[in-house]
Amino acid sequence: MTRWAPDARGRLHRAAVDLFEEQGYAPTTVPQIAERAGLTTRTFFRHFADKREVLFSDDAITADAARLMREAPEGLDVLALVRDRLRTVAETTFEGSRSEVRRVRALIAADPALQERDLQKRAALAEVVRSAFADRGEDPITAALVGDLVVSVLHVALERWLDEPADDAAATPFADVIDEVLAASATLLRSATAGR
Amino acid sequence: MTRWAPDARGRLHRAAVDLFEEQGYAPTTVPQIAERAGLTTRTFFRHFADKREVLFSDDAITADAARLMREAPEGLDVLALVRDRLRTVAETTFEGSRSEVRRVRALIAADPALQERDLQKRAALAEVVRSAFADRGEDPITAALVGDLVVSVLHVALERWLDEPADDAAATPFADVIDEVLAASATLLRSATAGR
DNA sequence: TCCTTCATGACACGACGTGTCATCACAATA
DNA sequence: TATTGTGATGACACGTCGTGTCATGAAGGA
Repeated sequence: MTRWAPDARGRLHRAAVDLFEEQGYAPTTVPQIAERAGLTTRTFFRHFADKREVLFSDDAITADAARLMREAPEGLDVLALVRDRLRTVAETTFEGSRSEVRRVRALIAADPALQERDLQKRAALAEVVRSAFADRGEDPITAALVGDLVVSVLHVALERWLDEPADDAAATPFADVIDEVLAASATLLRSATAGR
Repeated sequence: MTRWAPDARGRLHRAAVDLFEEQGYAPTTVPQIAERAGLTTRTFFRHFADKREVLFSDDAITADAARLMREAPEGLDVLALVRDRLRTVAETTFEGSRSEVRRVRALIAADPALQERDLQKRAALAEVVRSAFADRGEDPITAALVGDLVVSVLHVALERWLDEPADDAAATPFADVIDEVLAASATLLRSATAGR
C-alpha cells in the first residue's frame, strides 16, 4: 500500500475549484484548500507557486502551443498558418469541454487577482508564438504583432463561443468562430488608410 | 505651518522608484519605502492599493485614453481614427520622456509581479478603447479586436522606440514608429487567405 | 540488508494588506 | 474667540501569504 493517496496535485486543484465556487476566491484560504485535499499548507505551495496558479496549472496551453508551432506545416504564409494552428487548438483543446471551460472562466471573471494571472498566461502564449515566427524568419515587428493577434483572436473567439446560450451540442463549432473573428480582423485592417 | 509635508503620494512614488532601482522590487519592503518618504506603512496602503500600484499610479493612461476617445473627431473610419489617436498619445504622453519611460520599463521588465500589473493596465486600456468603439456603433467583435490592436501596436511601437540606442534627441519620433507598426499590421492582415 | 530518493509533515518567520481607533492641523461657522 | 467638523496621518492588532529548514518514512535499487 502506498504511503500517500495519489494525485495530490489534482486533488488540490479540484478542492480549490470547488471552494472557489462555494465561497469565492478571496475568502478561501490556502489552509482550507489543503485540508479538503487531505494535505498541508506547505504541500500546497510545493505544487503551486501561489494561490492563483492552482486554477491555471491544468492549461498547459503554452506548452501545447510551442509543440504546435514546431510541428507547423511549411510553405504557408503567416496568416494561413495562424488560421491553421488556431483551428487545431480549437478542435483539440476546446471543442467538447465548453461547460468546463465556462466554469473556470466564471471564476476568473469574478476576481481581479485571477484576471491578472490570466493575462500573464495570455502574454506567455503570445511570446511563444512571437518567438516561433521570429525563428521562421519573420521580421521582429511582424512576429510580435502576430503573437498578439493570435492571443486576441483566440480570446475574442472564446468569449463569443462561451456566450452562446445553447447546449454544448447545438453550439457553433469553435473553429468556425475562429474563422469568423479572423475575417473580422482582416476586414478591419483592410480599410483604406492603413499606412499613411 | 502645515502639519504634514505636502505630496505624500509623490514622495512615496519617488522613494519606491529609487529603492526598486537600488535593491530590486521584491527585496524592497513597504515599511522601507514608507520610512524613506517619512510616512508609515499604513499610510502607504492608503495611497496605493498594493505594493505594485506605486509604480503605475502616475500613468493615468486609461483616463487620458477615455478622454481622447470622447474627443475623437467624427467621420473617420476605424483605422484612421486609431492612427490619429495613437499619434496624439505618442506626441503628448511619450515624446520627450523617453529616458524616464525607459527607467520604469526596466523596473517592470525585471520582476514578474510588476509585469502582471503592467498587463492589467494594458487590458484596462484595451477595454476603454473597446467600449468607445462599441459606443460608436461598431459590432462587438470588431470593437474588441480594435481594443486589442491599439494596445498591441502601442506596445510593440514602444519597445521599438525605447530600443533605439541613440540619444533622445536623435531618436525616431514615436509617432513615426506608430505608423511603421501600423503599416506592418496592415501588411500582415492583407495577405491572401484571410477569411476562409 | 542497506542506502538513496522523494513526497510530505511540522514549525518558525518575515512580509503583505486590512480593520479600527486615536490624533491633530486646518477650515467653517457662530 | 470659541466650537465643531473634516480629512490625512499615526499606532496597533491581526489574519493570510509564501518561504526556509529540518524531520519522517515509504518505495526502489544495489
